[in-house]
Amino acid sequence: MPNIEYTVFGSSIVNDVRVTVDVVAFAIEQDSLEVLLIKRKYEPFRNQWALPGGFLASSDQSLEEAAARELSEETNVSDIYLEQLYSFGDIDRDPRGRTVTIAYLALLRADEVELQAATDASGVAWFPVHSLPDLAFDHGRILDYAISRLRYKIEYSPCVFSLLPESFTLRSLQNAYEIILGKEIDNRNFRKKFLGTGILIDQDELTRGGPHRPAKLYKFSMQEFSRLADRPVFTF
Amino acid sequence: MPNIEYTVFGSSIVNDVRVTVDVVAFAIEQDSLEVLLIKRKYEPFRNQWALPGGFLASSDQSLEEAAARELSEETNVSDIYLEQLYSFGDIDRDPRGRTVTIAYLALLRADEVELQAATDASGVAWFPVHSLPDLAFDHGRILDYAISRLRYKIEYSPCVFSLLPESFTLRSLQNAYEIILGKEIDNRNFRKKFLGTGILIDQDELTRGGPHRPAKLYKFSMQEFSRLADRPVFTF
DNA sequence: CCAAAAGTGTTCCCGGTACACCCATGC
DNA sequence: GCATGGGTGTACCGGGAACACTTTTGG
Repeated sequence: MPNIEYTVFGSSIVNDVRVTVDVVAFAIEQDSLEVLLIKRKYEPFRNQWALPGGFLASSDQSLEEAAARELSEETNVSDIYLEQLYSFGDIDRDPRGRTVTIAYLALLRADEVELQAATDASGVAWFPVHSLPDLAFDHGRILDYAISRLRYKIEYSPCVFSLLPESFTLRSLQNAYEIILGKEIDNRNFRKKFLGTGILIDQDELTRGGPHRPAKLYKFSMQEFSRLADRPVFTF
Repeated sequence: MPNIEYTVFGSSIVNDVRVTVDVVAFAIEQDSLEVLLIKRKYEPFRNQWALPGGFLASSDQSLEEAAARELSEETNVSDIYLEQLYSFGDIDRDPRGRTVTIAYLALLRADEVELQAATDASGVAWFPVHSLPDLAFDHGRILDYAISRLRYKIEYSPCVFSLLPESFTLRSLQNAYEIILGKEIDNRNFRKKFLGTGILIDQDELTRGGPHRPAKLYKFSMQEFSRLADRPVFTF
């Protein structure tokens, strides 16, 4: 691998680092948490599944904009929940040479997404996080990190609502928690707690057409949420 | 600013991105939280204060190793608390050209640190976070981010103990919390809570030489801490 | 009328918070 | 003996956790 010398930065500096942005995009489909993967069209890891991502472009005003761009190359969505996760830069994570990637977490509403493979991918698909193919690069590790972050955030931030449609039932909200946390939740306490916070607004509307008793629809109120305080372990 | 074409990465890619690592190193000195700054020897921002940092080197096995290296160029410390904070990559954050920096948080024990300016710095010093000079680049923003992260972490992780000497009094522990959180804490509740966790081990030893009643010395037990559970807002 | 999911209340317990006084030492 | 910081206990309150039955609809 060649080292390239130049003097842009005042003194002569050896540059052999690339910067990429990768996106871990989650959605909830039926009864599982799914992640968006693309099938690589080019080497390395040709024909393997990987996280959507790519090189930081000079047209990107910010890292977040780059992540949004990468995501919109594979889907029709824009204006979604996007949060920087972590940067990975171990020396051997890309066989082509030193590459630092900034990983982003994206939360999508399954019903609003249409997939479309970008030019550097031969396929795009959702995979349930519990039955995944082998991923390219260190993307398996990045995905694990994203899952633990999501589990963590769902307990103190209102990020679940980015995974649900605008209007949702308490049951579908509880499902989201159960799927992500991987455990059952007492539904009486769950309802009491959420309704008690005041962050759910009753839409005075019921689900229709189901085989059973219709459920009330709610909407999330960011305004009400921002009134709440969080309470960590060592609070004084 | 030139674009440099090369073919290391299979297809021809335009590369004009640099990667740096910056370190926000905190220590507690007397009654304030202090941050380590260096005085820049070269342009841009020559003679301005900045966070210690520099380009990712090809000898760095990982980003964390790079951060540790940058820090050890200014101090005699190694083997310290180091945690990746966030990556900053806005297009205009460095006047020389596109630069992505991965910021790290370091927590040091004031009594173990000796300062020594690195070759790219004409000075190195501790500054209280509440009376700072103007910082180079977007380092002011990075520092703000680090402070909010520290405030946050101190409430649910045992990171304070990285700022204190091995043996410390309950008062000095409480001081650390009060300095970082910027508020007074009821000392009865503080002691009850910390002693109740079982993570503090009584050293059967007292401070000596002070003008007043001697205080017990304690040590932090990581083992005991790992038994505890955290309790976020939306816990079920 | 049956199956399936929606919806609801009470009790117990623990941890958080507020609050005031005695103790040990150096000078 | 006094000034200064070290050290302790109690009562109240609110939120979390456990727990079982009724209601509404479609078929």
